Amino acid sequence: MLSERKRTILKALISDYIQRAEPVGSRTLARRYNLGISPATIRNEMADLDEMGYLEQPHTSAGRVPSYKGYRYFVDSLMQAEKLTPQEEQRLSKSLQQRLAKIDTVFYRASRALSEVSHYISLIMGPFLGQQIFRQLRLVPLDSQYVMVLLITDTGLVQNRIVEIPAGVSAAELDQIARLFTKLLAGVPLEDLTSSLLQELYTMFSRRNRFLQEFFADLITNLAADEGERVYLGGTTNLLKHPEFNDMEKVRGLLGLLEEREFLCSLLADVTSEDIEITIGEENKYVEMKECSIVTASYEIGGRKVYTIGVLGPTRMDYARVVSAVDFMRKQLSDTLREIIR
Amino acid sequence: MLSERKRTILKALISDYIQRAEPVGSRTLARRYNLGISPATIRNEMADLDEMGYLEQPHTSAGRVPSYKGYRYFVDSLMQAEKLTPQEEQRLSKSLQQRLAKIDTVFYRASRALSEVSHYISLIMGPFLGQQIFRQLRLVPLDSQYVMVLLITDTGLVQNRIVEIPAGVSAAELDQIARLFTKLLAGVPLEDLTSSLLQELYTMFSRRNRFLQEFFADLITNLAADEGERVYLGGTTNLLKHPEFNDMEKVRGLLGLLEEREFLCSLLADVTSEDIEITIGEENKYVEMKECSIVTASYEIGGRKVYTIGVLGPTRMDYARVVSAVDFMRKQLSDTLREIIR
DNA sequence: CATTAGCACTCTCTGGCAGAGAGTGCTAAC
DNA sequence: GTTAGCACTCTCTGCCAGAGAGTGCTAATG
Repeated sequence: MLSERKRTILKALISDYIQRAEPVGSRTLARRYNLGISPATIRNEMADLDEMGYLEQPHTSAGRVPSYKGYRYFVDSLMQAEKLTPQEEQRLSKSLQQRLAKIDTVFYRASRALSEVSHYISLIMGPFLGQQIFRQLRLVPLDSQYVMVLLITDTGLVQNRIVEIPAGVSAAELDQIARLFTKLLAGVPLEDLTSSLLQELYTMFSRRNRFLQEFFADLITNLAADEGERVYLGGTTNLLKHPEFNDMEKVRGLLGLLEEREFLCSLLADVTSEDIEITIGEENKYVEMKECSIVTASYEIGGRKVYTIGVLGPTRMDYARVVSAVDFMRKQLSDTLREIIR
Repeated sequence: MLSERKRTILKALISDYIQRAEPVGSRTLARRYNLGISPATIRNEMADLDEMGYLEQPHTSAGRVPSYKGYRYFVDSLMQAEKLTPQEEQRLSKSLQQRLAKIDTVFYRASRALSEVSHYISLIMGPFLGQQIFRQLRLVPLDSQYVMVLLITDTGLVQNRIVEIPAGVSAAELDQIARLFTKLLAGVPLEDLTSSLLQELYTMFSRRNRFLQEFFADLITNLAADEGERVYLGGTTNLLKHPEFNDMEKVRGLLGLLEEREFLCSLLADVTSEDIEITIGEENKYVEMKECSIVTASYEIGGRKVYTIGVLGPTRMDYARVVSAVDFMRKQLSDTLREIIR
């Protein structure tokens, strides 16, 4: 419902502001972009856009700055994604190329690369331990005294721990115990392994075979703790590059939040769409994020969220580039993880 | 060789500066501490200390500020460690209490707690993968297609990976291969697993049994990468609380460095003493750290460094408290890890 | 002879003020 | 409908004066 001319002006203004971080005036706009109309005309249009809520004035005699509504409109119907350069794409895919055992490492590198390419802060949330599905329990004797307990899930993830073998338990018995657990628990999501369920299981064993109790107790603690331990963060210092964060107070507030893993989780937890979602300024749940935007996408296999990635920056973020980066990374990660997770 | 009075003045001045972060004048010193002498006398003494290099003047008519030499003297022979409160000690030990499977988690929590208690930045470097000693290789078949490769070291650490079983290799054969590897490599530190050594081993196998090649190649890559992946960092935002870091440029420089894992490693790599070491300002290798100090301690078992912990803050750091915190944490961590690592 | 009071001097910091610069809204002309 | 012109507003910068804090030096003191 905006006239074509208003759209052109709005687009030019926002692009300019994203680039230079300074309020844009009518004169500047006329000079820098070949709009074919005079500053005075632009002024009139800008006054309209201001009244409609797309633009704001920091003070009476400054240029205009996009409002939240302005950004929203820009993102939804003005902007077109800006392709990454081949070098940038390479930087992103290269970060995933090393096939490493630890999935942690994959995410860590990915997040680093994403922050470097986007020039903002990157967030990656890996799969939640509790959503993994129990597949096998293995007891691998190390020597006569100790046995290694292995818990293998559908994604190949292993929970391992060395445990003392109770006196008089033979290798055959260990094997039997492992088989029993495997049989009983196969297919159960780890988050369903409550202590009451385990208690039931234990009643099936003779007293001396309860040495796994501690292992499972730990596992449950792990599950509870895990919620906060699977977020990878990269490029925090990128925040400091932008003039809107020249204020120490703001920086401290935001960086402080970013140290809280629970906060990071809650930022990404809601994202479920595989499409790219953009949350701008006021749309955020947190006051401290009022001047930030976040671009996210997530990925699921069989109803279980495998990962969510996001890029966080000031509202004055280069959405066109960031969207491309997130999109590219999303695809790359999916391909990589499809191989690692079976 | 400093007179008792000079020592008293120096101590009072540095303590005051550490607390308030502002140049201390003779009047202030006389007023705040009951030294029993007049400002004029203090002025004379301060002039001496200035000339001797223990104090500095930001400008002609400001109070004095400790120089690097002043801090050094303070730390070595004036300061006495300030006991932590029971609450603080509890906070530290509690962070280690949860016996969790992943050693990662232990370090992560420890570093968080240490930064909270110290109010500065904490660094913890965990054990280096390459120093672990090969103990066993295990091949645990998951189903007819895949086998889980387990590498167990002396500290119980496991490198695991799911690998496809080459067609026609029986379970018995897998077992045989695992035994052979175990026999040949037992006792070898992982860092000695070079590709040439492995090449030699491979020649002993028939062609179809080389499916472990990829696993070891990954392991070697991991080893190389690991150097940088075992540093845990906590409390970065604490940096921003201190007035010496009101300058954005400084903050960006330092936070940028702290994002580089190689940098963090190099900070801690040299520390070998189990005693507490204090590195002050200029003593640091890095220019960016000229205004920072770091308090470190490390811990070894059988000649292998198990961990190094450190607290990093401005030169105007509350050394008395930090030393206590590092000392306490060092002991706690040793106790905890002695249990986990066998 | 060490200590101290007094004093002139130095340097920073703060607030007020003027002028430059950038941008606006309004009006009148095209 | 578009544009040129103009008065007006607001910020930013640099400058200056006065306050405040601290120093070094000198001379008096116990």
